[in-house]
Amino acid sequence: MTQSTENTSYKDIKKTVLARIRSGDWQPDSLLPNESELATEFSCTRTTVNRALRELAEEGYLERRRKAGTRVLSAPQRQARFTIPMVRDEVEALGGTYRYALVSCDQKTAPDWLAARLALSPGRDVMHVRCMHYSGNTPFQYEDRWIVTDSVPQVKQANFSEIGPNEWLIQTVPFTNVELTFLASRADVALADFLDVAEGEPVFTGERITWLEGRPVTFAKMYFAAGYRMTTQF
Amino acid sequence: MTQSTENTSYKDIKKTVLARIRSGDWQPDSLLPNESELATEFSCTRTTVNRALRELAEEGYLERRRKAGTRVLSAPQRQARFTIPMVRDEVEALGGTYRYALVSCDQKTAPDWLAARLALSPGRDVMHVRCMHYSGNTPFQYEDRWIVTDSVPQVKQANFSEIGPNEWLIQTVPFTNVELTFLASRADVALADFLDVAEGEPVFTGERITWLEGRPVTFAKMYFAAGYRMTTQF
DNA sequence: ATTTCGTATATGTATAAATATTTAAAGTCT
DNA sequence: AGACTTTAAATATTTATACATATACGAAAT
Repeated sequence: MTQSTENTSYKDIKKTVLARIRSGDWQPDSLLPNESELATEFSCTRTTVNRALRELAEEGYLERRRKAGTRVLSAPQRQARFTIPMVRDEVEALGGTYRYALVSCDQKTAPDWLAARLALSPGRDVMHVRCMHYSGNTPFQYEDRWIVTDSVPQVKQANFSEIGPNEWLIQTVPFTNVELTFLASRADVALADFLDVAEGEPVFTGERITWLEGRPVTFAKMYFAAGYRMTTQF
Repeated sequence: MTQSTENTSYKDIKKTVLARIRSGDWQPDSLLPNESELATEFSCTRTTVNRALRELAEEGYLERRRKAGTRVLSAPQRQARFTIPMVRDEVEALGGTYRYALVSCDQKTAPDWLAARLALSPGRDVMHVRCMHYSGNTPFQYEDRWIVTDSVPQVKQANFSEIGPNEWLIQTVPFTNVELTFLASRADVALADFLDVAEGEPVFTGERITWLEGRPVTFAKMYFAAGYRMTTQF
């Protein structure tokens, strides 16, 4: 029964505005009263209204243009936000015990397809790391990663037998730019063995390319075990 | 040579802070100077610093706690934001010509698995709509959707022969809450025919549950044609 | 040694009052 | 009519100030 206190916080205003939109009180495509009018209505300052509306616009409900005003979006371009956790965290969040195993780790010249993919000049050295992530003894993810040695020279001294390349990279070069892709691929013989599924089974797959200051750092393919689902609410 | 003008806008501060983080000037896990100190350094008000830091925290670079201060996240929990477009827009963005075809549309009692999934009381009526989305004449997506008639009574008058159920729903009940899941599934015979792939092929699949004010509105499975990739940058 | 409690501190939010910036729309000139 | 200019209306941002709120930390009590 906490209704006595004022409800003029920017959060309250967000709620009220959203409720009016959902109820159809403010129809899609229609113009909202301007900030000053709303400030008067809610008896707060324009600053507070501004923050509420700014965030609702950010969340994809409203469109705001100077002089034109604020209108309700007809086809709300809602954006799904997926938090991309590290494998260890994901496994532990699901109640499993994380285990890591290195499969192979070699230094070599970047194959042509990789050089093309990352826009590398030809003949550059890369570290090729393949590894497995388990939840208990159940395969969780097979990772196939290439790291550009010129971009991360320290990788030559790195030891991936205990710590995964992703965790190592996050420690070494945090704050990179990322392109992330998800797709469905099919398990070839080798992958099927690693993930303990039948050959040809569908595998939820992620591809991640990472840059630091415009320089390509790493390309990774992550193959998830059967039954993996990536979920979000918004 | 635009260096004379002040650079104390919240955007400039964001850039500066991010640069210091990336350069290692402010190490992961380390504490930033507090807002007042930064305000002094940048010769602006605390409000401006607050906005810069608040947004950087929002973007996953910083962690802020009252009294504890602001620190650089060691494993930046960056969030990928995927814009979930309507099929029509997606096809057109890829340069294709969108075409829609209704496969079937029946009213029936919600099957048990659906009632369970949506936490429906038993015996509720639903509309079952199946349809195809094409890019030109190439299959793009097969959609299998269930709409709860009690939640959207207008659906009984809806005609899905020209307009897809998703577009109709967005017009009719925008601003819903959504749970979105992606997974890899395998094409059964029927699906393989619709998508023009071999039986058993991996199919990138989306599942979407939608609520309006806590009431379940619709459950949809969306099966994407071979080669589909969902990409984002951040 | 452990728990409880108080308090100082850093962030969180709001107000009031400006200035800045964009841009829709009206006006002006060919 | 078409192109350019001005104007005014809305949002965008900043300043200065105040108060609110969570909480780390140390002091007091058990």
